[in-house]
Amino acid sequence: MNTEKKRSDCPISCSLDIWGDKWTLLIIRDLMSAKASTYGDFLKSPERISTNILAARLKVLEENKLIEKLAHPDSKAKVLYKLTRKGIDLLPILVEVNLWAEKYLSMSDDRKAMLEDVKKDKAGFIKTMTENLEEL
Amino acid sequence: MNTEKKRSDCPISCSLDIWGDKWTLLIIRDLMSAKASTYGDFLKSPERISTNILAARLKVLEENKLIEKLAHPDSKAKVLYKLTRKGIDLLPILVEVNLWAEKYLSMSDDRKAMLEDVKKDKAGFIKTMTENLEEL
DNA sequence: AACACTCACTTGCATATTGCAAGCACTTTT
DNA sequence: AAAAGTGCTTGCAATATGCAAGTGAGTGTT
Repeated sequence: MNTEKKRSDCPISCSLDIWGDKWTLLIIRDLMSAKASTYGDFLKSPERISTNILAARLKVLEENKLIEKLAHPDSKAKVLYKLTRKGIDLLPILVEVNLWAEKYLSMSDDRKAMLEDVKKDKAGFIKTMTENLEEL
Repeated sequence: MNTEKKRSDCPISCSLDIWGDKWTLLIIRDLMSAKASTYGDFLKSPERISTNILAARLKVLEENKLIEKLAHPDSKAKVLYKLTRKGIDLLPILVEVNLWAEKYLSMSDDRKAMLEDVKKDKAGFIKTMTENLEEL
């Protein structure tokens, strides 16, 4: 994806220039459910991103400061990727995507049940989840 | 974009399989601000989508019932594209994208001012706008 | 210290998608 | 009847993607 030149001044367009491809939001999703992931963790996701694409997307995400690299506590060979606040703040978007999908796409019952809880207090869910993701 | 096979059962992934490319949400955006557009209207947007991509995206959007074609009242040569309820319901996502962009990307002051109003009553804005888009 | 093994990438290459320009059928205007 | 507008389609070059294999640093085992 070309993230160098922006296509217009529209906020939607500029946002899509950063994370508007088939893969990036899935990486963000993984980081939101895992809090922090290694390169290998991303590769385990069911969508099977390929290694070169993953490396390219992580680079763009880091350049745009949506994620940051951390030293892994267990090993110098491993790298931990973590969302910055800027990345965490994509959560409201992902929540709305889930709610749209719940309304129009098929979804497992347990996933639906989880979303029912989210809907009861959307703002509260986002706040709690954000705080949880922000602590190191 | 390949919309035939879905990559996983994840709601995010399935949603992205439909509208998760660089162009589709811009088409949706145009339809939200214009209520209905012709093929030529889309081409006038500042991002300069090319004609073959536009035709391909409109086809996928129609196949997935996010938009519908209507006869133009003025001319048989023209076609009117309009959002279905399924397409209109992407509005909460676009609102959140705008709010994220407001927080992290540069934006004109008048656009910011408009978003301040949206933030004061997000649910109300979405409801009003949805009703407005739904009437023929 | 040598060995295999893990981990995070990078590289090469075939295939798929995009983007530009031109073309085309149909309708409307002059 | 000719010219222009409208909604596409087609051809082709440039770019991006996806797969497999490779690399090089770090780790754990002997």
